[in-house]
Amino acid sequence: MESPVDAESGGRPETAAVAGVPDSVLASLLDPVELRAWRGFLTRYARVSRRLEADLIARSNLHLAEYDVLFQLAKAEGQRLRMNELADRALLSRAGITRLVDRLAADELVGRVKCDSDARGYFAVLTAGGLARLLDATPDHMAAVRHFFLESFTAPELATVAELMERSQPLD
Amino acid sequence: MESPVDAESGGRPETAAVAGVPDSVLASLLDPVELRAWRGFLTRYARVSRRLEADLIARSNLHLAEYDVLFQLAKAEGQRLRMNELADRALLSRAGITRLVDRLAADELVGRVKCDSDARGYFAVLTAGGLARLLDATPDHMAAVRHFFLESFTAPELATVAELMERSQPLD
DNA sequence: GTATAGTAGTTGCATGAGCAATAATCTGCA
DNA sequence: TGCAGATTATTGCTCATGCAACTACTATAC
Repeated sequence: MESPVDAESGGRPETAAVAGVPDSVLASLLDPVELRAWRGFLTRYARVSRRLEADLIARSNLHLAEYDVLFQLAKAEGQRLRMNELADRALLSRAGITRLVDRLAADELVGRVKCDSDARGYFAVLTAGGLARLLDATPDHMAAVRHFFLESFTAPELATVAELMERSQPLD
Repeated sequence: MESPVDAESGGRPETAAVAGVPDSVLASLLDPVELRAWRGFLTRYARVSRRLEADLIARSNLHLAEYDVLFQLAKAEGQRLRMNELADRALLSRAGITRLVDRLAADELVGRVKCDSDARGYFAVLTAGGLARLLDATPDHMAAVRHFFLESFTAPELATVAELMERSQPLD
């Protein structure tokens, strides 16, 4: 028996390891580099987001999404944004942003202001307390972002990450 | 007035836009490239994960995390893994994996088998039905991963993404 | 050999978030 | 002008998931 592998599978060694798996499925599988890129991406997100969230809650009693909303409002013209726009920028659904703003409003970190030009609309507005809370949380949180994410990369690599991650992706 | 910017703020133009923000906070802020890398990463994850999850549920009635568990089990020796190990590979907490395996077991996609060498331990084991479900879901899901993530990159870029994402990150 | 520390897995509890349905309003076209 | 269809934001519902507490068991040290 010159080649044990071939001997049992008639010259198609791959078959042995994946008996019973249809070719159509095999053909769809990711190649090693694709798999590493995809799982690396998922793994890194899972680890960094859990860690940053835990730290942010422990230090500032704020979820990542809440920090993000306060940050987006602080950057915006007049420290206010329509609910819809805020949902987009904070990467949440509309229902999600409604509830999140509910919570922040209960703590008086944001207010709700009716929109003059559209009676359906509301602005979420950053309050002084909200800004103070954001500023208080920021140095530690930025340090954590650097430590657990950005510092994995050199300066030129960081530019590469920015460019690659910002690539537009298909809508459908 | 030679320089309108300097004219109003006495030579420190940055100050005008960020009145009242302490220097310690300003100094902690991410520079533009850092911000683009970090937010690009978060944005891409949010978009791709929501889209893939929606598609996977619509087509195969499986959450991303459930697909991942089935996939990890399929790859593993004997199609079985200790709960702890499975939690790590599927990027879930221990409580999370217990509940997720509960659900998969209720659908008979996995089974639970006591561990001989450690009476505290259990294996989650892929069933024939679980494998069938995984194989059924795989071609469409892999196509979606390619379409909404991998195809944003050229082959060399993909290798870069893999390398950068797999970089180890500090534990604390 | 017994006690003490550590580990595996499960459960109670709380909660953040999405989808689908709803109400109010706006827009555009007949 | 008025009605049909889109859009804004909210709510009901459901559910996946993490933390902390707990049980059962193992390993280590004396």
